[in-house]
Amino acid sequence: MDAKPARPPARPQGGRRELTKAQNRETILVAARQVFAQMGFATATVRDVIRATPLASGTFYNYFKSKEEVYQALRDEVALAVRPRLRQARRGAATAEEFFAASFGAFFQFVAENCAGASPERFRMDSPEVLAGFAELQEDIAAAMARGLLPATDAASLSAALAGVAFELVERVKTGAAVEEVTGFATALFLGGINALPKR
Amino acid sequence: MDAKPARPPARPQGGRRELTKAQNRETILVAARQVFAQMGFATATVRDVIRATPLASGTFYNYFKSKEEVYQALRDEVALAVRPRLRQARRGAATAEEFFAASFGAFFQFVAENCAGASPERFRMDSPEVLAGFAELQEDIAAAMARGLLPATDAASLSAALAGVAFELVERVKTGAAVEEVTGFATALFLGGINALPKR
Amino acid sequence: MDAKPARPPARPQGGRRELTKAQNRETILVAARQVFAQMGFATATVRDVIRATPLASGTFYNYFKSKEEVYQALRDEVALAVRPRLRQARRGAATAEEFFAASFGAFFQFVAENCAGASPERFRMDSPEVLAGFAELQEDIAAAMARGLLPATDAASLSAALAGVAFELVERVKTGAAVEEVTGFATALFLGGINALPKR
Amino acid sequence: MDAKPARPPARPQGGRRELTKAQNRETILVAARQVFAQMGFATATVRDVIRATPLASGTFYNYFKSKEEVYQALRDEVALAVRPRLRQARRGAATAEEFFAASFGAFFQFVAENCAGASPERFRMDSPEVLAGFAELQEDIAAAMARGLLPATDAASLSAALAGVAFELVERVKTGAAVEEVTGFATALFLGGINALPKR
DNA sequence: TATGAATGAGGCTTCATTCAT
DNA sequence: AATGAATGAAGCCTCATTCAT
Repeated sequence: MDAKPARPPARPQGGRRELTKAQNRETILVAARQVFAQMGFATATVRDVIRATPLASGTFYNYFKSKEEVYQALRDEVALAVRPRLRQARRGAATAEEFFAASFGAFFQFVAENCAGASPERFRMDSPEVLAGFAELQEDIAAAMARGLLPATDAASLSAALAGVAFELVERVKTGAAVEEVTGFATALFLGGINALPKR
Repeated sequence: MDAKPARPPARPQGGRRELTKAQNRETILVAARQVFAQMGFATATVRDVIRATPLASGTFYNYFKSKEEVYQALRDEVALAVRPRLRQARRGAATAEEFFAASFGAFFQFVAENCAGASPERFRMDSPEVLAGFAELQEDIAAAMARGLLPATDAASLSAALAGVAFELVERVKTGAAVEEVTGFATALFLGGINALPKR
Repeated sequence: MDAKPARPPARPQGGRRELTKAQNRETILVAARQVFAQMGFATATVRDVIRATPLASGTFYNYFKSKEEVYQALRDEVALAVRPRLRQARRGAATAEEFFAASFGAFFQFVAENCAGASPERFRMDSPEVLAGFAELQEDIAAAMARGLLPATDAASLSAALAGVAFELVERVKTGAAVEEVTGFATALFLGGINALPKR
Repeated sequence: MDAKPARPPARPQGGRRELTKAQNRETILVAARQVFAQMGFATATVRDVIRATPLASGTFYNYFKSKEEVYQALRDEVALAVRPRLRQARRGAATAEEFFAASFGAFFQFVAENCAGASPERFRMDSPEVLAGFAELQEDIAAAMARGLLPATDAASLSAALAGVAFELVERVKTGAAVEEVTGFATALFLGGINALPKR
């Protein structure tokens, strides 16, 4: 049905770098990010990951308990990297427009930089870090409402809507759409919509 | 008793014949729908599907040649169930408000009826019905723009945004929120937002 | 504990690591030879082979890609063992009598040494070594005819007849008949018969 | 490796003949003979056999307990059919030549008529009927020696040699060699060889 | 630690055989 | 009897994971 991405070519090559523990972990994470992005998590095998590495298969398990765990670590790493950016962007916003533009812009920018070309397999939303990010969004929205930046409505629904739009549109970014354009679209949508929402 | 090289005959166990022929196909489809929705199509295995069934593994292959084929059948089935409702709702819309209200309303209604107390796990986005519905949504939006019902913007982005909002808010419906309320929220958001979007 | 959709991790059992890498290939080959000889190549399964081994099923595939491949390896191995002996015996023959005596003698000797108390089941004729040996026999007979050692007749039929006699009489060897006696019988038969055959 | 014979085309066609029990058994045997001959016993499936029949799969088991059983029945049927012919031919022989010619001729003729084009998969020699045939051959040879038709040698070895040659040369008949020619070859071989054998 | 061969659960699928009709 | 859908053991193979070195 879909032309599944071919498995990566054997071992990249290379003079078995002598890496410190910390470096090996990072090496694996980098390889895993690439491989999962290219083949999708379900399709990619641990062997695919280590083949993209100068390491041996057993070594993988010195750093991660399972394939599932790298995946989680990857997500956490991402969440850890984006979330502070997003919070800052939102907290520094002086207008509603800035609020939305900053939110979407930072998120799309990050994905564009890190996940370009990744498989369209969607994130699963149940990682603790992702969930925490959700909670933060809702807090920030509530705070923005309190500040008068946003009209008072159902913060939970609004944050859900925001997240939903972000998660769907990010696919367009992954497949090459310009960050500014997609950000502009999402921002306009919410900017226009926010005043039409039922007041609380 | 004698060391004959032939392999022993099979078949020790007891039977389980309970469902009629016609029912079995449906049984498998129902199970497949559930399993794919929960684990995602890529992750789910044929085994997972039959395990969610009172049937034997071989029986699966009396009805479907492969996982791919159930998937297709599912698309076909769903197409016959929800999607026509959604399409009609959207196509019958005379105003933008009707368009959004119909879209969200029909979707939330369907989920409320069918997925009542379903697991809080979000849909995996690669489920067949979801994907198929996506395509149609985009078509209908494009048609609505052509009809002048909606202002001309990027139909793909708008449908993605619509879907994203629907998928996030549907969680609220699953956990008991009133369909009308959630529909109202989403409708208002898009109704307000649509005119603010960059023109095409 | 929690109904996570991911499939449970594998691996409950205890280990069995006993043989060194180099030995395992040989272990599998030995088992395969036995199994193919007893059940025939078509009937035997990879499972049958590994069951005749202390190894795990996956290990088979560390050494051979498929049943076909062991078969080939077997041919190669046997080629390195018996068949050269047979070929040399036949090629070194200076008279027709030597030719037959060498052929039968080497074969019966080999069986006596290797298949001593083996099961009374006849060889299945599709075993790799048998088939490979067949081809060589025919070549050597043709060569012997060319050398004038044997009168010119149908080499294919003669080699078939030779093989047939060898295969039936070898049973007598297996059950304890003296190699010399059986060899003498077969040699005499062909020595006497060869000149009566229709000329080519 | 080898171009395996394709499975037979579905149901031949036809207006579900109303057959008597005896006829059905024969129908299955005929189909089985064809299918096994074409695909080999190991490769052929019961479904292949019934597909070559107007019957349903369950019906197969009204007549045979297993796939193995049809196979045996087939062999028995063959043995039952050939053996009397062979005995008569041998017993009516007035000279050694007639003895051998009759033996080989009757056997090759039968195979040519019944198994032409069959897969080169060899018979397994352990069916009771086949074994019984062996015993008869040995008896007849002993009798012929007693009658002075054949010189006195080891009857067991001679009958084994005869059988071996017959079984190997029959392959040539199966692949189209002329019965007379092959018979002539085998007869000449034994006629010439018999006098060279060690006396008993 | 790092290595990589060994392991076996489990994926997909076929097919001999049973059994409700 | 005859039918043919249902059954599940077993075939082939992959791959996450362990473990001796």
